[in-house]
Amino acid sequence: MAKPPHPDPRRTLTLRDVSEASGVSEMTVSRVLRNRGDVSETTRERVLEAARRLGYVPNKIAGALASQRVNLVGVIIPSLSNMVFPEVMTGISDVLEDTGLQPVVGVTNYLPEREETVIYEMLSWRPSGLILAGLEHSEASQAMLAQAGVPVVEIMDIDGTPVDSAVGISHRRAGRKMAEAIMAAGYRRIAFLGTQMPNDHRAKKRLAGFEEVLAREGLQLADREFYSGGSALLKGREMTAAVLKRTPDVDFLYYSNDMIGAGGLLYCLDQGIDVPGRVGLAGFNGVELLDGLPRRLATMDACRLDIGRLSAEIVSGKRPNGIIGGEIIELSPTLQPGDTIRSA
Amino acid sequence: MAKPPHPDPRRTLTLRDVSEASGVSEMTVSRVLRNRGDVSETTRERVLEAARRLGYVPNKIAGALASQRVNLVGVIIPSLSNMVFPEVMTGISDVLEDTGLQPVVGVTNYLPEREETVIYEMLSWRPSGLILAGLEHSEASQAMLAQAGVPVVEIMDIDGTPVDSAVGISHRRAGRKMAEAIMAAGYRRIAFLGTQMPNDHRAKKRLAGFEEVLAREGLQLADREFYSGGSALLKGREMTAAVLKRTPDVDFLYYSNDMIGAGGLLYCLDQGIDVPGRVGLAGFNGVELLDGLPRRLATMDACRLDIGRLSAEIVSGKRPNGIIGGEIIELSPTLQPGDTIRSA
DNA sequence: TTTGTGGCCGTTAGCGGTAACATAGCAAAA
DNA sequence: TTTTGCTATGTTACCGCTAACGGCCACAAA
Repeated sequence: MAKPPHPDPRRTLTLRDVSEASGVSEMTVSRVLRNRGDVSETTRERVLEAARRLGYVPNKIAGALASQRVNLVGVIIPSLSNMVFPEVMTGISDVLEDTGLQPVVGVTNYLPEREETVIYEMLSWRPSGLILAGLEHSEASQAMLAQAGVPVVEIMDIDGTPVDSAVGISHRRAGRKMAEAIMAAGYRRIAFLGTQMPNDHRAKKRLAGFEEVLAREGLQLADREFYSGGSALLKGREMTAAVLKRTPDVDFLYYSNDMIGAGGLLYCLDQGIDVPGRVGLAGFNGVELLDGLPRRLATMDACRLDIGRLSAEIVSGKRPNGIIGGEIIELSPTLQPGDTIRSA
Repeated sequence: MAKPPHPDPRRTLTLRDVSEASGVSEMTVSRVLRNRGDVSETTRERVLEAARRLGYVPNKIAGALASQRVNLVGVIIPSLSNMVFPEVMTGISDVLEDTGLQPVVGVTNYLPEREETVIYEMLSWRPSGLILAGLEHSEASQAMLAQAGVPVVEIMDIDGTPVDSAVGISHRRAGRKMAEAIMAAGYRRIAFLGTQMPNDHRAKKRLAGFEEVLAREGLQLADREFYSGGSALLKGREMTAAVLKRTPDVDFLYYSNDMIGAGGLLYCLDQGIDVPGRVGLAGFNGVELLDGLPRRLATMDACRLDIGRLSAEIVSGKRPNGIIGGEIIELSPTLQPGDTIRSA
């Protein structure tokens, strides 16, 4: 542990230190450091030099308190390991980059109580906006969001009533769309494989939409299988094996996400099962992982990048039209038929 | 947009509001809300009730400024989409959970300048600690870290000199270890496939260690191939195809990460290439994805969970021994031979 | 009665910045 | 010369909360 290379080892620096070192008032230093107000070129130089020399780092806590402005946007998502949220984050960061706003993420692990505390924590930092996944929140959460006094954007899903704004797709409709494609291709004995989903409302909605269409044709799911935890790819294999064993006459496997779908696909190929002849397969999400698989899994793109971008535009007040809040943007997921649905 | 369900729609609430609503001083409210100091049970109840009723959310900005304590830990990583950092984050969160500390992540995209500004931003919030990936930082970054006055833990890598503490593995040694296993299995015409790595120092170190061992045996890499961007799985396929075509006599493919390794594995299996007889394969990281592949790719676990945990223990002052700083913890990655290295 | 003693609660003085306003200095306009 | 109008800088009053300390009261011990 080398000792700090600068003078005054202990106490952390304040504006006053810079002000004394450069012979001007704290206010002038503040102005220089924020590029605000008029400062002569010579004093500006002098102040910057002093700040650099001392290694001064402004205290945003104090700044935020004084100015009543916090350049933070809270982003609350269920999980990071999901592969879906990193892309949303990318969209958000892209847009926020040149607004001076900074995303701060919180993770809920799909737990409503956890979400509640994360929202509380976030709001206690008085961010300039909040982006959070899903439309389903505890009553207390809803109340906090409504009170927040800043833009709140609920993302991913639009089947429901947002507190303020919403950007997403209709998962119900996505489920329907996929079912229609599958039916059109002539499959009839269809199984669903997905996560145990007490709190994955979006997966639930997709399944509901999916079953709706089946019902219209007088059909119902031939089988269903759920999992939780573990390697999704492996689970996909195992579940697929289980379903094919239990219900040998299924001719289609609809997965609630691409990862388990990919596992199922690998399993079928391993087993020499004719895909999409003997069984068809489809997933959901459009993860780029699929590009590397031996065959392209049918899937549906969830518009994650756009969702990120648009939500960031809303919280940062960048929406072209001057809408202030309460905007609801529905994106349309596109079906990517891949090679695992036979052409009708 | 429903109107807020609570009174006083505009102005955001302060301690004063709660204090007036409950007929005690702001200080007492503060004490109740923080569970600090003595307050009678009856006033405690009364205050809590008022706070709940009003929907009061404390202002941590003000609290932090007044108390000079910020319950935030900055975590600075190169990328989220990596599959490796989510697991580190999990380890960190696990430990921080019951310390009152909260992680705040910043992403650098492997750009040193970006890292510099992220560090600056982080420090301007005066966090109680900083965890950041890697030992290589710009000079300005190093200076800021040294000045920070809070615990700084550099993670993932220990081949170098940390500013303060470090937790990680020796990537150089990991590369050596893998090379030794490969040599021991009798492979001799070895190719390396990895990311273009101007700033991935760890991959670079692994490769250096790897080549060191080859050199000891009078060997050198038979071929090498680099990529950047795109679907790692797909790139793995493409690169593998390219290498096998260009250098048909290679008998081993060493990948810089598991994702491209998995792509390579899938490609070889597709092509009916005998693995591990004709060519052996190995990756790095131990991602759980591998569990679902048709064959288990040889890899080396990077101890990500432990790295996360230990770094969090250090910043939170939870290390069992009372070491204050400057601790360096080297973890030992374990080789997982899988099914893609023939047994010697 | 006096003197602790401890529980409960209020007062005061900041924390480190910034908004808003005041002011000094000086050149151009009257 | 005086007035006006800038520009560059300083002053003051907070922002919302908490540390530190002080006061008051009831009750026990001396």
